[in-house]
Amino acid sequence: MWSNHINYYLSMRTHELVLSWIEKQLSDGHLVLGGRLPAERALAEQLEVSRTSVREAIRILEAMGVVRAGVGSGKDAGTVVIAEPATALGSALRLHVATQHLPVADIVETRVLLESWAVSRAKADAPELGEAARLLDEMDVSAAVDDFLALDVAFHLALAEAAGNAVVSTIMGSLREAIEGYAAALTANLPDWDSTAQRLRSEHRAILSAVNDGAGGRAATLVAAHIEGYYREAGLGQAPAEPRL
Amino acid sequence: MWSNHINYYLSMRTHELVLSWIEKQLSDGHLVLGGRLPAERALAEQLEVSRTSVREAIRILEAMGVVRAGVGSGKDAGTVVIAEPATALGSALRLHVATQHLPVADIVETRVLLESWAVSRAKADAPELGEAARLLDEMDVSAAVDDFLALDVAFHLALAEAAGNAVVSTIMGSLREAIEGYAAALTANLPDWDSTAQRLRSEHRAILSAVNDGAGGRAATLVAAHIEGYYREAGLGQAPAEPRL
DNA sequence: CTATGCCATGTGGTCCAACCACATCAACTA
DNA sequence: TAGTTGATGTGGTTGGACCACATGGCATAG
Repeated sequence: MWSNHINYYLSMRTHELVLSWIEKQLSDGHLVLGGRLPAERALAEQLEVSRTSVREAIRILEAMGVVRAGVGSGKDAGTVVIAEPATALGSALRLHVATQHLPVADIVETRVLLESWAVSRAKADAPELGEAARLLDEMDVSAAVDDFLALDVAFHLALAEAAGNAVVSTIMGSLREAIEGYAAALTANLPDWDSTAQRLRSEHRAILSAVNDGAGGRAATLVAAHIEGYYREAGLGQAPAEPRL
Repeated sequence: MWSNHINYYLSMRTHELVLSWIEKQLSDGHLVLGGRLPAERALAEQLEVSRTSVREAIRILEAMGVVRAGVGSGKDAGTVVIAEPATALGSALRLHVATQHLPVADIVETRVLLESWAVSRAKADAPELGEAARLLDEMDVSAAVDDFLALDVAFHLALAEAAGNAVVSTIMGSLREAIEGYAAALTANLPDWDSTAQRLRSEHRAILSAVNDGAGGRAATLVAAHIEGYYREAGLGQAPAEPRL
């Protein structure tokens, strides 16, 4: 087994070997979005490693949001290539928040920074803005807190995507995911949800109007106040975390 | 074996169970930075799962920069808790760059955004600025390109850390890591490295001076021009990727 | 001929029992 | 005392076995 040979001299573990093979297939275009990896057993035989090592590599790729594993036969079966960087970044951030090495306040501050930039950069004719408007209409008639918050997430994400920077919107999504547990808990601290929701609705409208008017600076100011105001009202930093990967 | 029971009804795989257990230990403070996880065999027995599942969970945590696995006995042995979120984010970003779903231009743009904000926020009395100045002195006498670039990375990171936002500096570091391969290749495109290096040195001095003077706005402008100018001069987007996880 | 049910097949998910390489430390020996 | 050697405990790797699941084709009943 020459893999031991390699491991010894290059200090590369077997699953890392598999990992680099797959990454090469990806960057060479032999594996594309929606494509399927060889079956675990086949891949193990092809690379002359154990199925265990193949599986460890796949676990990592799965955690990175690069593949999705599905059992059974047919369409959804096998390990297929996806592209969900936000889940990976979100999990990583949440884990490090759990270890107390990434303060929640810093995450919120970063979110304000990115989102302000995004709305100031958003083009008034971006198609995402139409979607954002539709989401606001839905929020007007949504009574349940959970529904409202879900729509709120989608709205802010659509706003961010209107700036046309995939990295910024991805990071924003993951920041949000990392503090999702906090956000939900924070809501319980609000003295009067109905009035808060009403205020959020009008703030959303004002932000979207500013973007549609091409008033990037005003939109950025409004968005910063919107986010900071919410967390301040809810009492940032008091709530417990809800651990989940 | 009740784990199968859980898996069936909650569609939670065994390694995810291990993962959530460990994450709970982290957020509850039972596992701290530098602490050691139970041995794989012991953890498997304790959680009533197989060692395989424990290992898959550990692989993920390792990829996330939360733990480090070391063989042997004594100090460096066992699986110990670390805090290296930048490596996780960097790997994830690089993987998705490899799949062509995160444009390099967007990464550079994001870096400009974060770094501009960081220097505009940096406090003039931050201890990191002294380190930054020391790095600049070293760069003055560094001839080799590789040494220069390594110092450059450290300088920009020190600058970012002076803003006091762990999330921003972490993301900045990972953005840099994700395009490290590009940056190295880009350097080869430069028409005259020596003159470029000289220009970079003076730009660095100007940036640091602005920060020390408390002129955040000027520092931000300088930093944006500094970064954008470098990538423009080197011809951003032409270089091939260097795939590695 | 049609429709229903069943099972062969292929996928990932899980577990087990070994063995290896490595690093430390204690006991033993020269 | 100094050096060697073996016991111990750690992660790393392997092969084989079995399970749950989803599909698709075949056999059979109608």
